[in-house]
Amino acid sequence: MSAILKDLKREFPEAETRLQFRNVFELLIATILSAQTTDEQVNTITRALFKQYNTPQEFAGLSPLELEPLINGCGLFRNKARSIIGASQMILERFGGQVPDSMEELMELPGVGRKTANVMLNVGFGKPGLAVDTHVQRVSRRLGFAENDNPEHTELILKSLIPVRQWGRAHHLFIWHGRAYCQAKKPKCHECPIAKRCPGRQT
DNA sequence: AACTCGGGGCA
DNA sequence: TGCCCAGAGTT
Repeated sequence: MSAILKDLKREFPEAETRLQFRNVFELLIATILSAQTTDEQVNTITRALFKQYNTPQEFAGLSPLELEPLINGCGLFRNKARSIIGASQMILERFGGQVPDSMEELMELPGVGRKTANVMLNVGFGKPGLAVDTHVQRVSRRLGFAENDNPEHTELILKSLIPVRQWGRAHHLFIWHGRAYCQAKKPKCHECPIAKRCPGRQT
């Protein structure tokens, strides 16, 4: 694993989140919006959205019919609108207006599962967190680190193989690698910088 | 474990 | 036209 991370660091020296945000609440909204879509669409929508609303108080007071058109364009807009409003209300009424910074509390927020909670811990609060999304899951599977498609199990395996200080970096390296080379459909194994270390490579 | 939500992008 | 995309909740 350490050799793989070293090679990926050389390939992607600037690997980090592509989501644009100015505070943890904006990161939370952007991360909820990011489900099953691309980061570029999320950035466009988030930028426009936060020109109108900025605080949990403002989002908590919206109705779904008000918010849905504003986030249309990145899919799943009804679910995401309900999640954003519900999470804002819970942040306001239960967590004193502050986004919580523990796994347990984050996962109580509507629309926030284990992946989003880990992103908030790691990217938002600089705490230990390793988010397993579809990229991380697929890359881990092909590299032989994950033997099934249970993201929570993959998270535990990766955490056991990677020093805690590098969890965030490893998460982004796997994502960038998954986008650039290790795509789901037609992976570019012939150009892949770590193909020689990959038992799942295709010839 | 399977199903549903969903518009945009791309082959 | 068909299939996938920085997932989560329900059945």
